[in-house]
Amino acid sequence: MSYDLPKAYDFKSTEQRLYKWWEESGFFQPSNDPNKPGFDPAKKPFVISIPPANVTGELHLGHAMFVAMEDLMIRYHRMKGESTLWLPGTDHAGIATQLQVEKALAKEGIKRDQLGREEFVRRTWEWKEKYGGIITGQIRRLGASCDWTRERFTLDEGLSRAVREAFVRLYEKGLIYRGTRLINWSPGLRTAVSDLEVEYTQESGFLYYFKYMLADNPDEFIPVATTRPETILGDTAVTVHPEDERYRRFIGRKVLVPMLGREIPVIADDYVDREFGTGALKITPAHDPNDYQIGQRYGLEMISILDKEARINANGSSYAGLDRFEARKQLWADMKTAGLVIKEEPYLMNVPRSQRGGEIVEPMISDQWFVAIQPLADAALKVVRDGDIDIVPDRFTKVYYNWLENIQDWCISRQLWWGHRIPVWYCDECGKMTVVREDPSACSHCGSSRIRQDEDVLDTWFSSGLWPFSTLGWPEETPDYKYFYPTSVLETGYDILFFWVARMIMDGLEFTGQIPFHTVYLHGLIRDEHGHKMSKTKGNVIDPLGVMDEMGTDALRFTLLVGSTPGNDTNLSLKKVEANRNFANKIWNAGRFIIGELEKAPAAPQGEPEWTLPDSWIWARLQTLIADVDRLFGGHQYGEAGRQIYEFFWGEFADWYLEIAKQQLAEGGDRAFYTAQTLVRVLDASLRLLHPFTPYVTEELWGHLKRAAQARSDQFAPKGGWEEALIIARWPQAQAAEGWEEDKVAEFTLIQETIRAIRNLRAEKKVTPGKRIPATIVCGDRLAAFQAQSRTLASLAALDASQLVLIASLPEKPQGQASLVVSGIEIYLPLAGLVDVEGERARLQKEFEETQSQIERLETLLSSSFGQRAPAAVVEKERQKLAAFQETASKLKEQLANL
RNA sequence: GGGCGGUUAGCUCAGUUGGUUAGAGCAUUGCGUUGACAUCGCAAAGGCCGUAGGUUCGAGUCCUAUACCGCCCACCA
Repeated sequence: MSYDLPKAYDFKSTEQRLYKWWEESGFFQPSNDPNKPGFDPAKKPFVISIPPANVTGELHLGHAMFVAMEDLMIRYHRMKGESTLWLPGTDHAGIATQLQVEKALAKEGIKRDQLGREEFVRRTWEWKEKYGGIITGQIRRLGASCDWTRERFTLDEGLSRAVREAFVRLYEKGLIYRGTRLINWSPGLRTAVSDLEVEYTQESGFLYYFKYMLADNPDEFIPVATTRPETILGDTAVTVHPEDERYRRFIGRKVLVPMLGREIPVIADDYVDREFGTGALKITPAHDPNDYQIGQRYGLEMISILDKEARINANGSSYAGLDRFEARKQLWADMKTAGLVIKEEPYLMNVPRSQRGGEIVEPMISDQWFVAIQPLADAALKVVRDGDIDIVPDRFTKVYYNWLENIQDWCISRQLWWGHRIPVWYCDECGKMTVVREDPSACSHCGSSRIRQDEDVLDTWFSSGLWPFSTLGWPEETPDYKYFYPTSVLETGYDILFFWVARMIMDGLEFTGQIPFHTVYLHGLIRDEHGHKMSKTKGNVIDPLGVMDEMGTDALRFTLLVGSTPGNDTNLSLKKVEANRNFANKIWNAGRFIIGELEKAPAAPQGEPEWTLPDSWIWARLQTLIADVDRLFGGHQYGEAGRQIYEFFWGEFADWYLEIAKQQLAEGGDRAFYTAQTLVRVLDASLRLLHPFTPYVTEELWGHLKRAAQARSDQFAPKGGWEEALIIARWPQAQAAEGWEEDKVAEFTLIQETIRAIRNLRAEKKVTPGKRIPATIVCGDRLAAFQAQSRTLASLAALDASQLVLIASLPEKPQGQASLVVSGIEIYLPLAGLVDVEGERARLQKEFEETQSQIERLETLLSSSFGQRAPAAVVEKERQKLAAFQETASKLKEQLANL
């Protein structure tokens, strides 16, 4: 059987086929499954819970990033032989999904209120069934080796039970309470949102100055400034600084609310900044967080002036019914007429906007459910402080502390329809609340059946916080929960450290008594190639699906993985993806060549193998690489590991060893066999190392390699034989050093330098490429190594092998030839037409001067205190360099004299 | 206001226990194609490692200050 592999790697015909095969073969499922016979509880598993994607979402680069990163970790641990579980799933994403469905309904001219709650929820489920599979299909395309048999959805029956359990437990502990508080209200969505869901944007507005007339004297007023004049309608005090001479006389008196004529007190508080505005502050406790605090302190009345859609309510008297911005205009105009306006000036202010809808959020007094977060936060702080959870990169630890140390109670109720309904029932009979795990039929206090459930649903993140254990069966002690929990690594973008990660840690500790994972790995955000945030309006969005269509999944994955460092944003450009598509193709073609040679290689010889210098070199380099990759993976430096593998594969294996192997194969016999064997072994190991980065091309090629090798003989099999698939193949292990490695690498490096120097000179002298030229190489005590490699030398430097002279010393230097010195090795090349003696002299002179300056630098260095103070080994290294430069310099001098 | 990150080749970025000639990809320049690969090869050019101090025998790497860019948290009406 002979392989006729296509000339270029064809990812289109590969990816889907391999994914299907992997999945159907059960490779994505843990090798040690607690639900299957032969389960060994002593084996430690490696587990990642996927960050659940929005069920109606579309794949973007953020998904591509976390899938690539997590799949890398999962595949690595799987290949290391660990029982590995990557649990996938989706999030119902309350607000986002409801918005999408409402938008779709709006196209049909339907409003959600017309449908009613039940029908709306039914339609949303329909929507979920229809579109919910899209995102998971797209995640599959990225090669995600998730165990789809364990896929979960946050509104699943099981997860809903976990949510109930969590809510009731917190309630019973007194950590969930219902309260009337100032919260952020999103008028368009008609729901409360948490502090985290509000974003502040700097926008230009006005600072409005006006008069607060004294109630007891129509000629006196306090000047006040505000950015939101409409809130005047809800003012219940004016505050001045107690030591402000300007306003001292007003303290304790009453002022009149403009247009409404309500009398409100003037109070003193040192919260007021005398420098800002007029130094007098109006207080609207019902519509401003700071005013709320002051209001609480002084027991001020709270007057809400807005309804749920941010229209002025009855408290706004004649302004009732007006939209908040309309009211602002109207009221200001009326105040102007009434002579209460002083001035308005342009002002740059921070406007709170809803993260989802983008509309301006209003602080409002409202009845909501809260989690008393302090006890949970304290526990979550402790585990990170104690080092039980490691945050990578480390600097986010501080961010995490800072947030938890200043955390406010979490508003968990949302006035939406799509989500987990709050498990609280109110009794119309006795007025008490029933909070239970199972839907009750009667009030738990008076037994009345006249009960109704709370209308609100829970914040989406309430269920997300339970994700690492709710997905494993909690609150049941299922086999999965017992074996896979706590999970290992939580990998996600740093932008949801607070939203999600912190809450999982709090919830994990609270509900399971354990940390939910021991490591948090945070990746950065993906930006465009100039570091700008991708957005539809800017038109700089890169669609990962398009990129995969064009260049293949491996290219995209490798780019994301290698182009990033933990916690830092990554600028992605298609140029980079293209370069990595080329890399995939490079892998393919190197493999294609090796497979072809493997088929032609002679039979395995008897006796001890004989390795050439290049064989030894590439093998030693491979061992170093394997050790380095393991070290880097251990330190979560996946990008650097990928770069090193890339560099090894392309820069050393393909560029050098493969070229040399062609020579060695041409020699035939044992040499050809051992060369083929080396090629196969290094390729096999490289494919294993690369597999977590570029799973498709490596699996495909490895399959071909395996079949071709099996068709030949077992001599080409890796130690331990060929596994069923690369995805479950053993991770390479570095061989212990045997002592020869350093010398062989140094020897080979010298040959490489010699070849480069000759190539360089040829290019400079414009020798016809490929034209064989004679050469004399004087290599002194290193003669043996050069003799052994003469064919390699001749071939790679395009020398005429029959006229190549290798000699330990030369009594008389050749005349009129181009000459080189490399680490003390002299090279003479009788280049035809080399008449330009002056040019040659100039070149050698320049070379000599450069060498001389290196000598001077090193001499100065060694005679400085470096010579005495630096470690002996470091000094010795520099001494050797100096000796080499001196040798080179003296030989260059001879050559100059010879010209 | 508090905190964090970045500043290295024309562009985009690596460079993790400080070791003395700073790397890659892309772009540029020159040469090259019947035999793994033009999604390629060979070579060239390109860098006071933001600035100023300090520690050290030695600093892109550690410390301090500073400038510019970006981000997060807080949210002075």
